[in-house]
Amino acid sequence: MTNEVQTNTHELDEETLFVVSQTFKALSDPTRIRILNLLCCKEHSVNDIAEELNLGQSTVSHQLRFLKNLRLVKFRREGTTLYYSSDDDHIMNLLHQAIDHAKH
Amino acid sequence: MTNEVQTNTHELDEETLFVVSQTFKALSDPTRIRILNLLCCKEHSVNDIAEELNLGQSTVSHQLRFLKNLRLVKFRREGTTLYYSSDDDHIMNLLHQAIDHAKH
DNA sequence: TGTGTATATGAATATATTATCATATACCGT
DNA sequence: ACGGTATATGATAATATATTCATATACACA
Repeated sequence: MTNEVQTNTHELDEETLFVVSQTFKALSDPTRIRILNLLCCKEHSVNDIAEELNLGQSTVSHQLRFLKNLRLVKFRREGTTLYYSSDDDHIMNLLHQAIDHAKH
Repeated sequence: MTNEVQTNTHELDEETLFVVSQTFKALSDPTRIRILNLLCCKEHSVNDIAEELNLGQSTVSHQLRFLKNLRLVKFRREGTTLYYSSDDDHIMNLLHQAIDHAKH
């Protein structure tokens, strides 16, 4: 309560606002939702993901980078293959809540 | 299991995918997050929101329309003034989970 | 070292989103 | 009906986003 600029006590600080919006942005794209939904239970290689979801390899790689930057997924290497899996149970939980909610 | 085109049983159907992505899109913008966070506890008029959050009247009105289309907010009229309030406890709950999560 | 396979990256394009400005509409009191 | 206030709307411009294509990198194995 010392250096506050805001009038409104209930206001969110800049950083929280940024993190929250970024997190939801990650979940706001159909392609990313499909990828996360696939990775939720089981790890998959990049090519696996592309084939299972009918997406280009490049598209998948770009989106995985996005998700990795937000630490929503992680990967392990095995030879030339990278196996991706989900890495944030809490956000994965939010996603599934929303999916259940959407299915009425 | 009758008319399925998909190979992958775990895949989400088009409509669910659309609803979920739209819902998260609503929560992916800092301005909308601030508005929803403000409306969570108490109803506010459009001008109230604009003043409290330091936003243009037009900006607030546009975003409220967006949120209203998704039924995340509702309003009641009193003379020329419209009082908006949140209208989806479940999604509001998701938002606050994410906010708590973001604050570590 | 050279070839093949898996993945990442950069550029370009198409599309979507956001805020702003100007203006329209809706309601109220006189 | 008129003036004033609250809100909505439409057009525009700036920015962000997603996909695609071409190419680069990384690793394995002969």
